[in-house]
Amino acid sequence: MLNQEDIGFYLSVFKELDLKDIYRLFYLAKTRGIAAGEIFIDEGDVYNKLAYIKKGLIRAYYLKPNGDEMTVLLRWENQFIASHDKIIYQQPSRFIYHALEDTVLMEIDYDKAQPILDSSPKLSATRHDFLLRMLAESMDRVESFILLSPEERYLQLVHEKPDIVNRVPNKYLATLLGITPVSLSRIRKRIASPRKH
Amino acid sequence: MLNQEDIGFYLSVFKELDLKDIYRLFYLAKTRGIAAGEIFIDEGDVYNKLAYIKKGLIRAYYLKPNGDEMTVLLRWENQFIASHDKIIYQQPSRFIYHALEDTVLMEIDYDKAQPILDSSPKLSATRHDFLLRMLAESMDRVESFILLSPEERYLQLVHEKPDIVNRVPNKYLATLLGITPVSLSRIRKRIASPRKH
DNA sequence: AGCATTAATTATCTTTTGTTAATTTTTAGA
DNA sequence: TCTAAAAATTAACAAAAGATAATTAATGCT
Repeated sequence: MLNQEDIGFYLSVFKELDLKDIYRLFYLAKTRGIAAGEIFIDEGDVYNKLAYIKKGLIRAYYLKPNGDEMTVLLRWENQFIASHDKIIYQQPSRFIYHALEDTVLMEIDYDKAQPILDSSPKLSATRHDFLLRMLAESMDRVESFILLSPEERYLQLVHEKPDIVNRVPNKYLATLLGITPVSLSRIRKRIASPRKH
Repeated sequence: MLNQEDIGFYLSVFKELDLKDIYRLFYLAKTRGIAAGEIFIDEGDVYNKLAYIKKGLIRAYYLKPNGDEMTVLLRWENQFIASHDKIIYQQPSRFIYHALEDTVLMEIDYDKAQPILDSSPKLSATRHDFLLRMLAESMDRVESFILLSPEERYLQLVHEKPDIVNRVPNKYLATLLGITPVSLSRIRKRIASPRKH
């Protein structure tokens, strides 16, 4: 279930945790590969797992009745991912999660992870930290919508996650920023142009 | 510190908790009144408390260099409030929190609440639930910026929180929705008009 | 490497929003 | 209740964004 290489890997990522705790948590985890373009969680799925992305990139999007896709979030290596609707509302997913690149993740049943997380103060604290980090990320995003213009939001994304900007097609980034691909293209032109801003 | 009335009140709000736990948590709490218009947390403050709003309404806003105020969040009775920058980033507040109505809150030092929250599984679980709820709220808001137009965002707010819409001046609601007061006024007119769609 | 597909950009036009300022309405205090 | 101050609305114009379609560029596959 868990080999030498994996253990070393998790130790490096979760520095503050005991080997024992890591082992207990990842013992039940299973590795799963998803080819670029394939679906990880489909609309309507009740995905009851917690996944850790070892490699690759996942995009969640909402499919509007008219066929338009609105990117809701992106996750990549060294991040956890789960069905938001399941974790937060105990509901089937309204979103489709698919791999934008060949992706490898470790999956653990949430029902199995829960008691383990509860049993160790360190793991509980880590879970708490993760929740806080997710909250921080989400609130930062709310702030960016309130305080920044679409152009400033794009510049912020380029500044903070240049790697992601390169790996994700602009049409997906656009809806993530709350604008259309056409508008993003104009913003990019505006920025690139040496003229007045 | 804690009278009969208070105990009954907390029991009614935190139904799932033991009286013992409630008592331990609120024993150190102090009641504080804030008159309408007064500041609760000022920019730069390192507010190290957790407050429970018994009555009233608090607005947090960012003061732009040019003097513009951008509403970041609203909190009202039966909700917890704290300095987001402190809780999440251990930093002084970038925002100003002030009372829009005469407000009464119970404050507890975060340093004192922390060990109490850690000591009881039920309280820890409750804290976890609160964090989850905050996360849900924040992510819903992100979604609303991505999936909805300003007009739809306003309609959603009216639908989900008609009470709050009535209690908060439109100029504050506007920036909360990521638009200007003038634009909100036009949206309201559009909605009110008996014309097309 | 060539070709079919998809993404990105550009163009055109419409709608919406931002900005500033004037005007009307509402609110709150004396 | 009256009045000064604040909020909301309206107006006028500029800037930006949405929608649709055409064109160009990039990509992916055999």
